[in-house]
Amino acid sequence: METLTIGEMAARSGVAPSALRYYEREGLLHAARTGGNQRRYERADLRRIAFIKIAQQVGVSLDEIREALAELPENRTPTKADWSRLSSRWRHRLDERIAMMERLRDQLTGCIGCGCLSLQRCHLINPRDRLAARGTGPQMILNPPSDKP
Amino acid sequence: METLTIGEMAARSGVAPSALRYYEREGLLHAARTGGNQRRYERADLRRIAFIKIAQQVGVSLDEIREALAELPENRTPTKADWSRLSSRWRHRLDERIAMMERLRDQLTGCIGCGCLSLQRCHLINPRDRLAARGTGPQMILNPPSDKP
DNA sequence: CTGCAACTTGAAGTGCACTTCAACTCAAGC
DNA sequence: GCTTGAGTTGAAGTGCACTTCAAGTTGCAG
Repeated sequence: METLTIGEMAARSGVAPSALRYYEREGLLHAARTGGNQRRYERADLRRIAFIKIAQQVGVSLDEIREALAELPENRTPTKADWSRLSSRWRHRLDERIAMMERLRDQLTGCIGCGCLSLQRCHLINPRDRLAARGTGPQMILNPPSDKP
Repeated sequence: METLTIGEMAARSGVAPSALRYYEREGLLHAARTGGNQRRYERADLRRIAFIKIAQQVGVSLDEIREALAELPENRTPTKADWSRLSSRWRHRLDERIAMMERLRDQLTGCIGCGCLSLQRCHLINPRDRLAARGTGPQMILNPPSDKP
C-alpha cells in the first residue's frame, strides 16, 4: 500500500505527469498497473526521478541517463550500494563538468584581462597556436592541454 | 581587407555556416555585405562567437545571449572595456552555476552516504521538511537555503 | 572568359524533451 | 449508483537550435 499515483509522483518530484509518462515510454521509469490500468509508483521511484533531474541539470541526455539507470537491478528495489555505485560515476561527471566550467571562468577572466577574449588562440596563453591541430572552437576549455600532451 | 567569409569564420570558430546565418537571423551577429551580397565578417566577430559558445556551454539560451550582446556598442568595435563589463556579469553567472553544481555534487555524495538520495527531503540534512513550502523538486540544490532565510 | 567552389535565399526537416488534445475509463465520495 | 476529478491512450503540436535542400548567384584561378 506504499504506492503513489502519477499525480502524487508529479507533486512530490516536481515533474509533470506528462513527463513521467514520457520517461516511461523512453524506458527511464517503470510503473506497476492497477486492475484498471492506472500507474502505481513505488516510493523508491522518487529516487530515480531525482537522479534523472540531477543528471539533466548536469547536461546529460535522457539517452545516457537511461543507460546509467539500466545498471540498477530490475527485479529488486535498488539498495544503497546500488545507488552508491551508480552515483560515484556521476560524481565524476559532475567533477569533470565543474572543472570545465572553472576553466571556462578562468579563461574568461584571464582573456578579458588581456583584452583578447579569443579563448582559442590567445597569444598570452597560447603563444603559437599549438591547439589549432586539435580541432576548432575553444579547445583549451572544452579539452584542456593536460588531457593530451 | 581584414574581413573574413562565412566559410572562414566557420573554420576559425568551429561553428557551421548554417549556424552563423541562423545567429544573424536571430540578431546575435551582423555581417557586412559585398556588392554581390555575400557576408563579410570582421575579426572582432570571432569574439562574439566565442562568447556565444561559452554562454551556451553555461546553459544560457540564445535569447538571453542576444540580450547580453545588445549591451555592446553597435557603431564601433567593442573595446576591451566593453567586453570586460559584459563579461564580469557572466563570470557571476558562471560562479553561480559552478556553485550550484558543487552543491549538487555534495548532496549527491552526502545523500548517497546516508542512502536516501532524496535530495529534497533528506532527513539528515533537512530534518523537518522545511523546504516543502518553497516549491517542488531538489530545492536545496537549485535554490539553497542560504538564499532566502 | 570560363569553370567551379563557395556563397545566397526561403522553406522544410531534424532531434530532443516534452506538452496538449480528444476521446475515453477509473476510483472514490456522497 | 452517480458524479467528478484523476487517470488512460495515441497522435499531433511546441520550442529551441540548428541542418538540409533546391535553386540560383558570386568571385577568384587559370
